[in-house]
Amino acid sequence: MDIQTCRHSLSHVLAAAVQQLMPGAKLGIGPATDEGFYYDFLLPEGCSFTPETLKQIEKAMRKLLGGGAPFVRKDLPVADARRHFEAQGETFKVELIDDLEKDGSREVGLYELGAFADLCAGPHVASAAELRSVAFALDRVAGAYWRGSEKNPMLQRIYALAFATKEELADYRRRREEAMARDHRRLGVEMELFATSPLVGKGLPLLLPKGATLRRILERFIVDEELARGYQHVYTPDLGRKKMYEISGHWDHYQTHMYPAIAVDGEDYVLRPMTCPHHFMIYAHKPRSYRDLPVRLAELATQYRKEDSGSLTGLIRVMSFHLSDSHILCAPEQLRDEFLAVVDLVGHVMRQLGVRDSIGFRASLRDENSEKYVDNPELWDHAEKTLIEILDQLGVPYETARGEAAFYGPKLDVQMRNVLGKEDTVITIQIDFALPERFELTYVDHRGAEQRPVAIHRASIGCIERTMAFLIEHYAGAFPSWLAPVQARLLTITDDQIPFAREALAAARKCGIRCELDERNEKIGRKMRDARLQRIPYLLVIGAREAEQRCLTVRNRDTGAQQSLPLDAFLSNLCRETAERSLVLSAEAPSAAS
RNA sequence: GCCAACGUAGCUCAGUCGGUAGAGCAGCUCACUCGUAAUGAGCAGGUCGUCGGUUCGAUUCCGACCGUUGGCUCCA
Repeated sequence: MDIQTCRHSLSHVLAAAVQQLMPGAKLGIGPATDEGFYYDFLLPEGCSFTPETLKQIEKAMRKLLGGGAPFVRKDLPVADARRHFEAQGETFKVELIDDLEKDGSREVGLYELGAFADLCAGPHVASAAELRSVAFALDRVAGAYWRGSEKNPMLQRIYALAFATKEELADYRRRREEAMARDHRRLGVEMELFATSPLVGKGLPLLLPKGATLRRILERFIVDEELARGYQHVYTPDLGRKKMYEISGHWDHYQTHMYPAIAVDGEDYVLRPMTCPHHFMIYAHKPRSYRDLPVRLAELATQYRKEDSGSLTGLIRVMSFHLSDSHILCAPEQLRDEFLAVVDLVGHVMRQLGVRDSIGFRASLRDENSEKYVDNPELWDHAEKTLIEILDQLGVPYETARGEAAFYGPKLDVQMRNVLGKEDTVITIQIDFALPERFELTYVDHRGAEQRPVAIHRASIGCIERTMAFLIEHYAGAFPSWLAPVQARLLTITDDQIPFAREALAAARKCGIRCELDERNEKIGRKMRDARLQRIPYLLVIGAREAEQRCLTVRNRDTGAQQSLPLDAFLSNLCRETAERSLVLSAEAPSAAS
């Protein structure tokens, strides 16, 4: 039997069991998911699902399966079905029936399982007996708004896992365990990359020296890359007058993500949620000629966005972050080439980081029925049409998402999945005809006439914090050497080697290698273990022989290969590997030296 | 923000059906000077997240708050 059908049928069994144990629990909906199923309930006052009740519910479910009652389909006229569910007090089901009727249904499907009946289109297995072989387990409880809207009551959702075989279930659980082991929050603590403090506040992570190193590597990389591509880097303040954000439209359309205004000498200032107005003011500080365009202003900008506290997670969702931001102001006829150049930059960055194959594209358009967007339908149509044309020209596969646009324009989002399968945007490229108009930005064309530039808002390496989180998870902490906060660690066998080891450390640091020395009075096995837990790319063992010959025994983290190399040879190998941003470790190989 | 669970030493966790707590690792000291995933011994470390309430007595029960986690909503 098809596993999705089994999962869905099991959700009915779950609902039946819950109503047995908790009379008065109202039913929401209970679909199958990719790894099992869930069912939503509104519990009677004072009731909640605890680990113990989940156990009882699971037991009751197995009993129902043992009973082997058939799933019986009945098609009822809408009025009869409504009467049935009204009598049961199932107000959510009544609401669903009302909607079905509105959509033109005259009859609705009902599935009975013993005394339990649920509104359902089906299909289902023939009887509960068929589900006995399915490996399932109630997994966790979660809150979920009825029909996904925060205006509706919050229901209790039980998520369950269900697979055709025990082996598949065990395999899924094992994979989830492994995923949790590479969760950036866990590795962030183990590898001393970042920390949080309740006193500093939630969503405000502290980058420890090693996390700061990773951030500095990414920042230096991206700034150099952008400068090479014709960007001009600027610095602008984190604060700006509220009035500026009223003109931009942020105050009207984005205020839920902005912190309250700060009154200073009778003037309101806000912490910026975005950098665009500041950059536009740089553009506007002098008259611009068509000869100046495109103007590509870039900044590693600190931004502040107020978030629902429940959504803050590690480095992925924070309250203050640093975006590799840029605003490109160009003539309309330059838009396509500029956009393509940004996509090229993003592709380059993703390849250099080694994550090109882990990303997906999403065209985020406006939702015409929503009021969160600036009101100018012609501009929107033009901008969205342009975006789609460019994407089709690019020939990359992409999804389309309505209602995901920025308030001022459509965007191309680069999506990345985190280790637990959750998708987030790492990079976004947006087309904006609206804000240049609001700020009355102009340039003079070759005939001397004033024209309106178009803006591209874009990130290149994304928000540094979030990108770091994805990199940590992608590599499970085992970074390529150019990204590793610590590239090599010297390990001495006995105290006798400390002088040479210190010399080697100084030499490594002098040529820019991020190197540490473990000169503790510990056995080499212990030093190895500690270094490997830190996922350091190269372990450099120095014993009596090495000190004597001024060489290192180099161990490659990824291959386990071991080589004795003269100190200078290894340092130059690693310097070159770093400069090349190699994704493969090979600095221990003598052939690499030339 | 909403729903739920959780919060005991730096970390991972045990424990107290109400009489103020223990282990491993990490840290410090000493010994060992050792060749590829944990050397041994000793010492120190906690107003049991915070603040209130109930109680003769609260880490334990209740409430509020803070924080963490999983969802929902929202988003870089």
